[in-house]
Amino acid sequence: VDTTGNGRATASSTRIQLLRAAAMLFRRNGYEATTIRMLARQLGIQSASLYYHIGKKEDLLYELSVEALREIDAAVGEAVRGAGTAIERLEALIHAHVETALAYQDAHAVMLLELRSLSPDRMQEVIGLRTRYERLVERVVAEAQAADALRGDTAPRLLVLALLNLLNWTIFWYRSDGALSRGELADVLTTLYVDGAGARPPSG
Amino acid sequence: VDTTGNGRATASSTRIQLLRAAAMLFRRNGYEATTIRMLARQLGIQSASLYYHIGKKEDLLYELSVEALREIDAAVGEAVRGAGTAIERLEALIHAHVETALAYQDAHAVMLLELRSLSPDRMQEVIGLRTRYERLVERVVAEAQAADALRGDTAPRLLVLALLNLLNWTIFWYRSDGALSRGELADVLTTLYVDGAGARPPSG
DNA sequence: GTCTATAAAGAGATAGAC
DNA sequence: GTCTATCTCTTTATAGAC
Repeated sequence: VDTTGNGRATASSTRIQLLRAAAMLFRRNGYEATTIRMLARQLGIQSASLYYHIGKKEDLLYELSVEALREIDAAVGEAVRGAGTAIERLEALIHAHVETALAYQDAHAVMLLELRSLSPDRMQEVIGLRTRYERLVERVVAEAQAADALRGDTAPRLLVLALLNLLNWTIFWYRSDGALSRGELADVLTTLYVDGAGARPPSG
Repeated sequence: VDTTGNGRATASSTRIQLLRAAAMLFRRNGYEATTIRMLARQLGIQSASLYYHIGKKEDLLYELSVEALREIDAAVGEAVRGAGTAIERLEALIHAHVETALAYQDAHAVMLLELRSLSPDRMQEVIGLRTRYERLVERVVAEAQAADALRGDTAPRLLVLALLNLLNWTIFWYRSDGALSRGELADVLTTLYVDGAGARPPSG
């Protein structure tokens, strides 16, 4: 962050560019295979110039991951608070999760996949943020189960794991330039999670 | 492979050890962050000695990935051929997929996550094997849909993507020393995929 | 089949000028 | 805020002895 004339802390433009470039390159090549020189080239500057903006390469991975988790936690938390019944809260969660994770797909993919390249301290911190987010998911699932909106014959932990399976793997294949919008995908995943892929037996 | 006295090609013991160690280390640290020296240390030899067994580091990633895909394709193909109705074939697919992917979890995780570190030619070949496997999944899903066992209001492509989401993300969190056996997990995922997580409305 | 020794290249990061 | 120049370390891989 940078202090501007108005006294409020703001992220400098180069730093924002840098985080965006890092997200893209870390996702495309992996964190380890992305060099400082690639990052500099992406910004059109020399590699040494990067070190005016960051302390070390790992800082980018760390800040990226923290920001991605703060984003999804805030977006999903807000969506859930705004919804009425237990099942509506679950649907709001799925929508907000899909929308946020795919709107910032590079950062979310990197956060989920490159965590192991962080220093032990920072890794623990990021894991903590992830755990915090997963507890939010757990609460919504447990409440839906308590309200008889989700099946009672399956452990809540398993319902959560299956939901996160369904949501998280999407970052591997979703293309924002494809035919499916994020909202449409969220609809499909919601239906399949709640009602299943099986044909409904005729109710007559 | 190595030629023994009986004239048949067999994999040498060191090579098998090497592939196992590579799967574990590549999964734990990532391919790029795993050094030849770590691999050698794991086998109790010097790093230069590894080059008697392999041409280069990337060979290990390549062979690991091809073997993992051959395994799951064979196991799932056989399971599907042995099952009767369309829905039973789908259930057999899920079981065989979960059992195989988690029995050789390191190799499967590495194959799915470290693909980008392969040379372009080899990457294309591995992608080809993955596509081949996914087509098998697509056939089973499409047949179940045609037999009215899976819902007709959702594009088969989406039913496949959701199924692979549900199955593949499991490699991130499954622990073989945990309370849940592979078979039990497969049962849960089958039920949740077909019937959904929603509570069944009372049929009375 | 494994060793010691080392070549060759590339990595992250710093110093100091402008 | 960016540059040129460079240090230092680690990496993959090879050569040749045993």
